[in-house]
Amino acid sequence: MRSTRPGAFAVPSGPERPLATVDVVIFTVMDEQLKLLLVRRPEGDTEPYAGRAALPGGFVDVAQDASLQACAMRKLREKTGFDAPYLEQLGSWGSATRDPRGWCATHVYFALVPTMPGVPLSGSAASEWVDVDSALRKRLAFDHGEILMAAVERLRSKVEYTSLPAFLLPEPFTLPQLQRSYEIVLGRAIDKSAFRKRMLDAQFLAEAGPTAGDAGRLAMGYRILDRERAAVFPRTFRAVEGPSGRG
Amino acid sequence: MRSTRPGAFAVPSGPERPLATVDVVIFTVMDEQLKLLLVRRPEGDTEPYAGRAALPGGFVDVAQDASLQACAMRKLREKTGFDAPYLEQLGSWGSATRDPRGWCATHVYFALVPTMPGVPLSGSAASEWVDVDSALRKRLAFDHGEILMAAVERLRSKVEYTSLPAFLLPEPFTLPQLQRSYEIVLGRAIDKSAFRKRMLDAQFLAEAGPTAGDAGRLAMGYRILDRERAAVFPRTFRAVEGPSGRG
DNA sequence: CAAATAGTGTCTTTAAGACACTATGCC
DNA sequence: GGCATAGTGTCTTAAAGACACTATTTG
Repeated sequence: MRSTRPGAFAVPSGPERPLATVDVVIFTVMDEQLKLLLVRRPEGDTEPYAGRAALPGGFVDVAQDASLQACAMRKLREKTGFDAPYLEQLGSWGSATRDPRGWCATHVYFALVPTMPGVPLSGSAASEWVDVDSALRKRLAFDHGEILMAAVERLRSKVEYTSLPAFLLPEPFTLPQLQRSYEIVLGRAIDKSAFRKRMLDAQFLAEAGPTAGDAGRLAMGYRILDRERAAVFPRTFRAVEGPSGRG
Repeated sequence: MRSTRPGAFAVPSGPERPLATVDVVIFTVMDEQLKLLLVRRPEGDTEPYAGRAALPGGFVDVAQDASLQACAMRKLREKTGFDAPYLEQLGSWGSATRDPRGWCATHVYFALVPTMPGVPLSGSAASEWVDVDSALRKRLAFDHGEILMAAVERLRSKVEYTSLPAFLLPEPFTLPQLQRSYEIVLGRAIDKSAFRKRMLDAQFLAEAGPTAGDAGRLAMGYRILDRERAAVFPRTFRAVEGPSGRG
């Protein structure tokens, strides 16, 4: 399995190395919906899944990328122009069959970015925001459907006990806006009183002066104290009866 | 960055591909301590970190391993002889500098296995069970120290709200033994009454008849209902005052 | 029967859910 | 002022913590 060059460490020779890619699942909240970024695979005979919708990503470039995280950041910047997202690793998927180009392992990250209304994507026209439910119904390239399911599951489950939805909003945001962000991701309504107690008790927000909401009374604006990590709550939310927050 | 052979997909040529490895953090409870398996790096001029302690692992073998998970299973079987562990992916670490052999990405899994008293390791003599705290103090090969920290952190944090410690015990086990397993991993005592309520309410155990504990009254034995996934509890444990469960 | 451990019951505490109430800004 | 939304207060509920109590096995 290994070929040794004189004076070097023993390593697998070129063709015995799996291909390595990085894919990024980029979530945002837009038009009262949880959305994610999909790209179109390039056309051409030398491209697998040509023209199919896929997660943004590509080969690790050993000359350009210092690390997997740096590679994910590069792809995020290329697609969205964003430079300070919440970024965490989701996991890796690798097998002999998931890519027709050969044994391939992909390192998947998931990112949460705010979107200002009216600010378009900076990257190519081949990428677009798609709401999560229709993305899940699409036939995506490679095993990106399976990866997307895992990403959505991870997001929804972490939202139950962390401050992740705050990273989907432009700052400063109000508590009602933050609650709406939770409800959009979870697809259900949350009690206002319990929600506010929990957010304020968790000490992860800094006041940023009165801010206009969508209508009615002014609300206190907030910023995230530590953008590097999400706050973790001591207990999960539970479903409430009543009107659904989905849609 | 890509080289095209006639009639094939465009892929990075051999030397431009990062190396791919899989490492496994294998935990067990033994002698009232949380332990993990460490191996010694082979000796020789062509081996990086020769003779240093490291996590068990190695290169993905594209001819032999159908997937990353299969590769992790193979390494686990080679080292411990175990074939039905709890196995989950921890994440991947990849950069230009973490391996002197070149740009390298490792896919890390963590496994929980029971150990019967007196049953030795099936693999090479170069592997041994080391208690977690001394392993964390060792200077390990590559970035395995950092990876180990992440694994221990993940284990301790998931133990707060899942049934993971059950996978560290040989079946059938009693509730007092299970509680001890929790206390060993967490390093603190848990109230017996609350513990029993929580375990029994979670519906992940099947009764398996009276079983002898270490002394005193017989206790009910239990088996894990679903060995594929851990149960998730609705709330985390909190520290109790009193004697520490560590050591 | 004593020692040791298994298992139960009861009261308290914590944080969330339900829901009604007050407060403030814009038209 | 009226409407819409922001924010608060109070009572209830779920699940865990404290801790004392009973039960069953072995020596």
